[in-house]
Amino acid sequence: MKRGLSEACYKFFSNMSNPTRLAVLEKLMEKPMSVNELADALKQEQSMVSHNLKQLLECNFITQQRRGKQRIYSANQETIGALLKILDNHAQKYCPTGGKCHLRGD
Amino acid sequence: MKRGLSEACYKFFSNMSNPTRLAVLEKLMEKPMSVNELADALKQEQSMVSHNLKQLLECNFITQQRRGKQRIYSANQETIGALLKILDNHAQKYCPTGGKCHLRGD
DNA sequence: ATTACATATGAGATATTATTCATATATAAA
DNA sequence: TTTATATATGAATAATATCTCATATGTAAT
Repeated sequence: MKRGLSEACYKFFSNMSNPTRLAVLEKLMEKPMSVNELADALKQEQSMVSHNLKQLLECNFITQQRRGKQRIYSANQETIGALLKILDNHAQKYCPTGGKCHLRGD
Repeated sequence: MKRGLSEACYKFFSNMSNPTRLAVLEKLMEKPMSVNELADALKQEQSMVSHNLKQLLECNFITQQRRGKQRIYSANQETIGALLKILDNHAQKYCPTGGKCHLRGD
């Protein structure tokens, strides 16, 4: 089902709704990293990390810059930071521990 | 791949990353509605709307209240409103028309 | 120009998620 | 207490997204 604003939002949120990409973003919020650094840190295959970086890049959740042979990726602090803030606020207010909501890592 | 904060965020974002649920939220941001009103408005099957309402409810993106035989659903204006604001800001700044990003409904 | 290293990418296999259909439950009215 | 209406739910199917593997590309050093 695709239409209107919903369709417009869909790419945004679906890009965020993947554990690998979220883990990548989490790392990149700390500091910029290369593909292999990310792959090592997350214990994931380089190709998988690359695939997911590409998607994050398409929505400009991250940016890229070259350093020698490497590509250094950085998080879009503005957007990602704001999202995490909302998520945190929502979880605190609306997702008490023990409920059906698994937001808080239970 | 599931872990830490990433896992905590995952349910939040994956719940939002579905065209039907986004369409439902869009409608509910305008005004509270019953299941059949939503189904009519979105031209979707009642059972499908119900399934998706259930998921939105699990993350408290919406609330429920009974009115006779009906169940009236309302959006969590605080969280959903904040998310849409960020999305809008992000799209304006980082997703110029014509790029690879399809956020703005192109 | 050959080699090594870092990253990207395509395509198939797999996993996840959504949708549909049939049916159950719950409320209220007759 | 039967019937009608509103909604929920389980299970099978369909659609979509992810991951893996093989390999390509791009950069720099020798």
